Amino acid sequence: MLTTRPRGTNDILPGETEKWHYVEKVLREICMEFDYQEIRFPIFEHTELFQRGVGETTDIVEKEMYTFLDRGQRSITLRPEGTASTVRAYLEHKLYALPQPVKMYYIGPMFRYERPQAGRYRQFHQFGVEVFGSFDPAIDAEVIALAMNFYHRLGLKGLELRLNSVGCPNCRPKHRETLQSFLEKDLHRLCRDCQGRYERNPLRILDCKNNQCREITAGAPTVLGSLCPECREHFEAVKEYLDEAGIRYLIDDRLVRGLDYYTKTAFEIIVNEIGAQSAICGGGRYDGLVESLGGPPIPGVGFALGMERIFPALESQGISIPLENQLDVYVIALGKAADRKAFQILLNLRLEGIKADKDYLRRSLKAQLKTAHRHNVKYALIFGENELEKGTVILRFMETSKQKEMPVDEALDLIRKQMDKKIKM
RNA sequence: GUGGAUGUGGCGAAGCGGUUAACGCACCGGAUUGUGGCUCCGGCACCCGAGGGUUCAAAUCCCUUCAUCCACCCCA
Repeated sequence: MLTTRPRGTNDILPGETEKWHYVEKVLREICMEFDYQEIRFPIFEHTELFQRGVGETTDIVEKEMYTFLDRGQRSITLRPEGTASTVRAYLEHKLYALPQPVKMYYIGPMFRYERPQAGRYRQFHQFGVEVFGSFDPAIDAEVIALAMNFYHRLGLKGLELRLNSVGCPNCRPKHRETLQSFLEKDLHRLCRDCQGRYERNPLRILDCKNNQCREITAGAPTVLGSLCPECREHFEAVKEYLDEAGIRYLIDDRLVRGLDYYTKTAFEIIVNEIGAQSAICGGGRYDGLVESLGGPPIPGVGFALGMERIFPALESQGISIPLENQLDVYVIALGKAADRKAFQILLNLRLEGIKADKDYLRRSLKAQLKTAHRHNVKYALIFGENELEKGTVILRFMETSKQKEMPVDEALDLIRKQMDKKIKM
């Protein structure tokens, strides 16, 4: 136990963190271009925020939250998603007083108590964006474009954007009723889960994977069919913006997001390479959420995407991430006195921005050269007792196995020049 | 929460009741004096996830437990 990480958590080790950095860099770049600013909110919040914000009937709240009492007997929950916190911060700091819309993004760990599986962990990382204060369908499209743009930049292919509208408090009750009366006669034939959903959230029956349920719901009335004029118009406009932007999508009138707060636009991005978890991004509009958390009636749109699901997708598509952690110089010393000198030179190289390292195990020249080789370094600087006396150093070109003894300054100059050249290329 | 698979050194992987637990990779050291990548040699598991049991004898059989993976549910 002592040396085992908690179930469903992961160590991201050296060699892997570089990949994360790259993906995060791409995300931040895009956000800058799209004019979204980062928000950082707490890892834990008052439990009530998620109960109210995510929805009492959702799986997250019912069975997946990491909830505990702190020493002051307050109920605290590790954040299972980012939207609720973003809304809370927006209200707490009265960001509605700013020019609207307010466009924000976040990136960081989320926590859900679930059985781990391919692409699903108890601590996982999400990047998400939230936009407050605009009803404009164009902002729905912008948010979707941002996500698609990101995946394209990484080089991912075969993405599928699924689009739906789940209506609003005006049209949803009507649809709910027609759906319930459609299902009523077959209620007993539905799977157990769906029988439970019938009252609580009949919309989700449409999303059930059970064969018999699918059969029963085959001709069920769709949400799209009973949208009110306003929702219909909004949906059409979102589609037009996407068409205009050349973003292809698939209408999926069965797409229901698992969280209670969605209205109108709902979307998911799917890629078939990460086991059973094919959704890499999900989001939509939540026009009622801000108000339901005690704020003014301010609309919102956003999405969240799972970082962990990106990497297996990239890998199975043979996309490698460009890494730039290449060491430039390896400094080798033989003997105590030379080692002192080598250490000083090493530090100076680094001050000049040259990536350099040395041996710290007092190993033989042979072993040190081996290490230099392993680092795939271009230059090795070799200091021995002889060179130390003469004030020289051996500059070895690892690729050609050629080397030359010269004054220390001369060798450093040579390396500097080579590095400059590299930067210019 | 349910179901299936798996658990042998850092990694991959043999062994499936009987002396000192193969092998490959990685790692470390060496092959005459201060030199890498190839080759050769050597080193690296008081122990087979943990606990208990059966047996003269278990990594190998049984039970329990834990963990990992995959799937269901649901989601990112």
